[in-house]
Amino acid sequence: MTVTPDLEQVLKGAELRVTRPRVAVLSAVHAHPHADTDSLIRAVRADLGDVSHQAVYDVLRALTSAGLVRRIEPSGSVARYEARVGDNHHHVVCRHCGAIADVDCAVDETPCLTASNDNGFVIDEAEVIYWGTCPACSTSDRHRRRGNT
Amino acid sequence: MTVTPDLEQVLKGAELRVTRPRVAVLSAVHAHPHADTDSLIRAVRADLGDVSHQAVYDVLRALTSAGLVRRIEPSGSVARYEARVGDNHHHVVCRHCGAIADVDCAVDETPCLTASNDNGFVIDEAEVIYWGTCPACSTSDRHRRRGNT
DNA sequence: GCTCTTGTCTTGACTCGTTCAAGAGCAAGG
DNA sequence: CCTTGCTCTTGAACGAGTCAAGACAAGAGC
Repeated sequence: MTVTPDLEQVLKGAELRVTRPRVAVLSAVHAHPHADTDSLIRAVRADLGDVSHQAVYDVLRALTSAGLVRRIEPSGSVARYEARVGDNHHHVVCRHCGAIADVDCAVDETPCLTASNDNGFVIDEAEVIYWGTCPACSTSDRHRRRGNT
Repeated sequence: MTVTPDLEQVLKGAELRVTRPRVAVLSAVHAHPHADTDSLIRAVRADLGDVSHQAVYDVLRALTSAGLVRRIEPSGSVARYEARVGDNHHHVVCRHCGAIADVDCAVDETPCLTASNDNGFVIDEAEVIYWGTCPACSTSDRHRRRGNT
């Protein structure tokens, strides 16, 4: 795979060192939205050859804290990462196969994003996860189940 | 702790056998909202004496699938359980100390089920987690406590 | 280009929440 | 009371993620 200078600029813009593992991880996250860590490790290794899982974990943490990627953890699933950051979008997760899709912020007025009683908390983010059934699992409902019911 | 016949009725109503561990776990979940599994195990053992952690895990799963308790898993936290079921309420989680509080849905029914673009998914539940800072951590924040702990 | 500094990657072991498996125990119905 | 089958105990195993120490390389300065 050819080097993507664009991603290097992104890393530099975040004041992060430009290394091959970092570019590869960032590229993998862009190429595979909502991929879990293991998938990303395999994608990175397909790109670079041999990379330790620890490096991927470390890079993902660095990218997450730098705000370049976002970490999502639906219940019953492992951590997943996506490169879409900055916009306030949410996710819909299939209960049967675990598929994840993006959902733009539901309503303009966002009724649920305004807590009726915040208990004194200072709220800075509202995370919404829609649970349901994806089109594939809806048609063939007795398909293979990956997650817990 | 005195026996709570009410909980026995709840278990019977769910077609579950009434055993001491089950009553104790259900009671512990009622007494300690948003408690993690380990806290519940300790609470149950304080009540009954010696109970295997496996029994608690098994009971919690049975109660969850029966709809008597609800399992919540904020990112970066272990599984927690609450007895408030049936109403569509959400949670606010403190980024610093992990404290959880209930938040009633802004609207009575379930408006959060309305996604602007459902990608063909059949959505049956919307889970909302508000992230912020609890009152206690807000106060200590002024002492220079910063960063994502 | 060369060296230095500092942050990054490799290797390997380890933690901890959770689950699996086999057998003993007990609740509920007859 | 006895049977039946679910439930609890015991003990081990699993796996995502983390910790620690040292080798290594990116970027800065010369």
